Amino acid sequence: MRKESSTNFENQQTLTDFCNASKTLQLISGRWKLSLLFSLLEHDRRSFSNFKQLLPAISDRMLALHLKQMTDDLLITKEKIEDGVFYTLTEKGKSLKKILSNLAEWQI
Amino acid sequence: MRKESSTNFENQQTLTDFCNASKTLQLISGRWKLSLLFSLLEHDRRSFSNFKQLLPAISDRMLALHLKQMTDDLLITKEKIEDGVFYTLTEKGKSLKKILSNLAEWQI
DNA sequence: CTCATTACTAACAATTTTGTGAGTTGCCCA
DNA sequence: TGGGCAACTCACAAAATTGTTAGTAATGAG
Repeated sequence: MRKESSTNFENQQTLTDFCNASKTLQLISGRWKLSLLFSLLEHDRRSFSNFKQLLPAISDRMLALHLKQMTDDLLITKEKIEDGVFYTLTEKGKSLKKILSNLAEWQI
Repeated sequence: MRKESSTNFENQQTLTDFCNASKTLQLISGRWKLSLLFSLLEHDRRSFSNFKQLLPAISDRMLALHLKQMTDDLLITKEKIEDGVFYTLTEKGKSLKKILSNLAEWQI
């Protein structure tokens, strides 16, 4: 999906190497990620279809993509339990809580 | 640049309306914005060429684009002073400081 | 006056992100 | 054993962001 030789890619690379904030920002950048994270902060455990109910406009593709990225980034884990597949925040994911609430509370 | 009728656009719209954090995130999303903001937090006043020195890899176009967006978003102001054009943080811009440091300090 | 520099803008191309529609696999229930 | 649902995946298309190259207007130095 990403081309590993392009000015675009290299610039992003350089920035995240140089600036920790950019690295952090990357983790939560993506159309639906904030909503997914907030929903997990509230509900602790969510299935694919739970998310779809919460965000009727999201496509299966985007949902799966974001979940995969966040899993790869170790923000969430996927577990198969007797009654289905569930996503949960990892400790790393939970530690974003402060940032997320700051974003939510910020005004003017 | 943005098409005002597309699922893509509408989804973004809905999310920022629904979720304040998304609105906030929008303000700081953009390849070089964090670096520009951090630089203004440190130096208070910067010119176009100051930014270019700081970020040799940025193109004139992207620099101008980000500066314009941040100006439109009222995060910065542009002032023509005797020795050139300078950009400064507004109060609104400064109030992002906490969020920015949280992003920068976040680890693991 | 001429040249260089600063602060841009415009046209266009490349890259990346997001969305669509149609499958696929595994499982449960009747 | 056939249908339905959950949780995906795939190929492709649309849209958005980012980068490249070549300008332009205003200012100041020589």
